[in-house]
Amino acid sequence: MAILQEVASAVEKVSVDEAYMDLSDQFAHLDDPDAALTEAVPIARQIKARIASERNLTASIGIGSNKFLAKLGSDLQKPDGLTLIPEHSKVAFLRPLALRTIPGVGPVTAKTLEERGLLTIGDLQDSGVELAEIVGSWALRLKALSIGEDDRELDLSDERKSISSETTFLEDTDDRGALRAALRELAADLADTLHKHEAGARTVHVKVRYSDFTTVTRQIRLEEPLSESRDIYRMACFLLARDKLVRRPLRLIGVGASTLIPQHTVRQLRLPL
DNA sequence: TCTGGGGTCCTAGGACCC
DNA sequence: TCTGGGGTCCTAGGACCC
Repeated sequence: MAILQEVASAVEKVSVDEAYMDLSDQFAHLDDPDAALTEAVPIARQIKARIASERNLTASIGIGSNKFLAKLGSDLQKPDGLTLIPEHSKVAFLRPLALRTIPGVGPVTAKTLEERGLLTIGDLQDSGVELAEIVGSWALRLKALSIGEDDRELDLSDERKSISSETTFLEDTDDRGALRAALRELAADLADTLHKHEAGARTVHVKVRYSDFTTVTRQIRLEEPLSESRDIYRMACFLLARDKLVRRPLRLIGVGASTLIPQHTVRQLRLPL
């Protein structure tokens, strides 16, 4: 990420190992979009070389006129790839690709689309099918993606919306002592992250998973934000007890926090008693 | 393909308000 | 007291991503 920051001012960090860079202002003088994309190739090579020499890692880069095409390109030749998707031929380029290659189309959506006879991005381009019935509010955007259009801006904000911590047991358990101990640890972990982000949580949630993999969550919205480990632990216990979630052995237990409120207060210290 | 851990976004229903 | 229309907030679950 540090290397990327040196190359472009606009870097959107998507995850620990993925980011978007907007280089368009460096090529604003070119009126042919494909000329601009081509100019970006040496920069991409340079980034890959620096990551290789300074970090000893490979990286895959996609170059395109928008986030969707760039992401697609980066996925195409995975380890150590560099793929440019030309602007003038993007529609034809996309045609043969499977729908699953579109970020956001997962197993479920792919299956529903397949049942309507849609297998490739080309099928989507040609289709007159009422997409809204399948993908709801995403229909218009999906149709646009199929012809390589995507007007999303880079999201430069780095605000966390939720924080959570969970653990899977070696063996399913309903032992109250063991569960309490696990929960206390998770709550401490959560409080730690909360303090790092200087945030308090107005929503606390618990998550449990049973032997058959069914997963249940319960959450509660508070008037005042919480940030201390003990308070989070207590709320989690309350939720578990209120809805009697531990009547069967658990395979997983977790706690989480959302509706994060900035809190620049100093952590409350405990008196050594 | 299933499983782990950490996230985001969307949907749908219910409570509540004017 | 019941019914209309519009809106917000909260909750639970699901799809998806890395």
